[in-house]
Amino acid sequence: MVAKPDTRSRILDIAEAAVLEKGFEATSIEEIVAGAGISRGGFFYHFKDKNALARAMLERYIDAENRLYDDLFSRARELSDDPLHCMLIGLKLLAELLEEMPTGHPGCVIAATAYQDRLFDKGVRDLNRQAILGWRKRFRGMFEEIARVYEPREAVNMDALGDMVSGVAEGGLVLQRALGEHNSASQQIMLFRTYLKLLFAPREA
Amino acid sequence: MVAKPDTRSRILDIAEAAVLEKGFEATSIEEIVAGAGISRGGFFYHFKDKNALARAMLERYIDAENRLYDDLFSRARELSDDPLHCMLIGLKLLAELLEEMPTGHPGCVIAATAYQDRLFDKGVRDLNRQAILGWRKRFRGMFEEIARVYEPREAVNMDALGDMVSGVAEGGLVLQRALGEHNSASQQIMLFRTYLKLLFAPREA
DNA sequence: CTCCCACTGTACCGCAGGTACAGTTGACAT
DNA sequence: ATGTCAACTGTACCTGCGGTACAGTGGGAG
Repeated sequence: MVAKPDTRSRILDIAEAAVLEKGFEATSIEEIVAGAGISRGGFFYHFKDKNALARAMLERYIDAENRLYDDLFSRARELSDDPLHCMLIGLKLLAELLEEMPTGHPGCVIAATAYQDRLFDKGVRDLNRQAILGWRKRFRGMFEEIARVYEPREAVNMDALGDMVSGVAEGGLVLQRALGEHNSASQQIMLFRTYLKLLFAPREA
Repeated sequence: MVAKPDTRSRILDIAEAAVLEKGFEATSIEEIVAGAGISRGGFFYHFKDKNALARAMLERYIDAENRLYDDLFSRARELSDDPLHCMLIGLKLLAELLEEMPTGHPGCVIAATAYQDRLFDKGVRDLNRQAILGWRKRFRGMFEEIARVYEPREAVNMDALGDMVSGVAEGGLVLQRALGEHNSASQQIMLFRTYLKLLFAPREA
């Protein structure tokens, strides 16, 4: 109330917190406008409908996630020049980050929207798709770099391996949410990390 | 219409198909009763509210999934006595099964409900939790049996490894749904399979 | 013949999303 | 000082959905 940043992002803040806590449909426009201290008319001035809100939320979320990965792996790069070690450090940092969050990670918006996708329009679904394809490309690139130094012990599809980072994280968050535990996602990431250690282990020790 | 089985399970059939296609909230009672050829009153005669429907659907789904695992791994047992090979065969069968489905696997109800859980009552959430804990126990048992024969190359938390089967499957289904691809889940299962091969590989070849 | 299960049908309520639009307020430009 | 525009407020209204309440009905089992 004191320092009010522009209303649009205030709406997005409130909406994101509510949606991650209880789902998109369970979050009413009424409570968003109450939280943001505006009128219903004000909400529809910024977003023509709930779909537009979803799209804006997804965009913001994906940007934040991409910045997070950029930050994580650039910090890892500073600690090691070896692409495998860099990956292993980055995943460790990611796991720690997931565990540090006291209430657990809020859960990935991607999965939340994927399972309600008929509710959303094509724009929202495309955003979702592009985000996952972006992460595939990012991680596939890193794995290919690793594979040039350490020949993989088993043949793997690099696209699928790239997807596995997102997949394991998403799956871990589903477990975490359903079980009510706080560290499932970080544990799953750490298991994936041992997978990579085994997959790219040097032939002769 | 011709041969009408008992109405209750007909409602569940229609509801399950609709929910997996577009999500729980997007599925109206109206369309369920239209599909089942009954009146709204008839629906509420069988289920006091949508939560009761969700609970019944989850129970049915979890039972079916458990029977599927029982079947898959008992077939695998017939093909090999070795616990590791048995697991690898079972996962292969699972991956094939996921891929065979022409429209792709409908997606797991667990994830769908996990991300809308504020919508559901404690009974539904507990069912969800118990199902995942059941799978954890099942697979942890199998992995412990494997570990007694093949010492794991890296120390792993057996509970987390048990969870990873569910987690990789759930994550794969999220990817599949979001990407609109039909084989992401089976690919992820196959990658997990190579993980197990590497993790439990004999020390000296 | 009766009783009850499995419904049908109707009427009704509250809430949420969404539309429409008229009016207000403050900042900034001329 | 005046006009203009963006960013709202407020009200009224419509639709569809979940849910309640309950009166009535048709058919099979006893």
